[in-house]
Amino acid sequence: METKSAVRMLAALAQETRLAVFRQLVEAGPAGRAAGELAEALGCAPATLSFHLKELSNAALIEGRQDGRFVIYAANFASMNALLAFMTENCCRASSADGCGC
Amino acid sequence: METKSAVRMLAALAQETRLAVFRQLVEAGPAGRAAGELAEALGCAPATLSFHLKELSNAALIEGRQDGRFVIYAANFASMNALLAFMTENCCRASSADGCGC
DNA sequence: TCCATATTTTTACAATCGTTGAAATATTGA
DNA sequence: TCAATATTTCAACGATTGTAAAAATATGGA
Repeated sequence: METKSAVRMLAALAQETRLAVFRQLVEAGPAGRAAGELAEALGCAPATLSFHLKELSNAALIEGRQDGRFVIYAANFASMNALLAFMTENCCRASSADGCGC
Repeated sequence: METKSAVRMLAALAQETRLAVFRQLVEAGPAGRAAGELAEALGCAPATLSFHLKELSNAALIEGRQDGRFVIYAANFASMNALLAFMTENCCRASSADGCGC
């Protein structure tokens, strides 16, 4: 993974509301959840949530699909795994030599 | 780890210069590197680097120690591991059931 | 002590971010 | 087609961020 992608993903997750959204979607699994449901669960205005969903989408951390008049969002587990791999690889390299548990 | 700590750490790493600093420090291992050395390596003004080092320090991702007239910074591997654990735990929970590789 | 070196703090400013009301767009059912 | 529902886009705003020059602080050596 490129550094730019990693920064974009980290920035997307580095915000309380968005991290909460992402966790909801992880919990929901591949079935995902509707935008409105998420807005209500998190107690924020639809426009606010839409903004954050777009941020997460741009970072490729989630994906939305239209389902009738709802838009269902689901976590992109492959992307999240790539990010974790990047962080383990690039931010923990000294580990084996120095007792880091990665 | 609390959500707030995780957000603070993610925000600290979600910036190109700071991610580069952290990677340098991971590479340097526990021996660390002097602030000035890092500034030169990354090509940014000392004041700018100091600002970013403080951000990383506040997030507990790095630690500085005075060594003569230098300040040596080193990565805090325990914190990084805690962050990785948090992300695996909270952002990949659906994994086992759904084929995520964590 | 005085000077040179290393780093941080202060200050200022442009750029980006997070939020939300209002308007626009899309979809379904009558 | 029209009304109702779901979501996004637009517009505006205050708040935060990233940057770096200038000043302040800290350390070691002459």
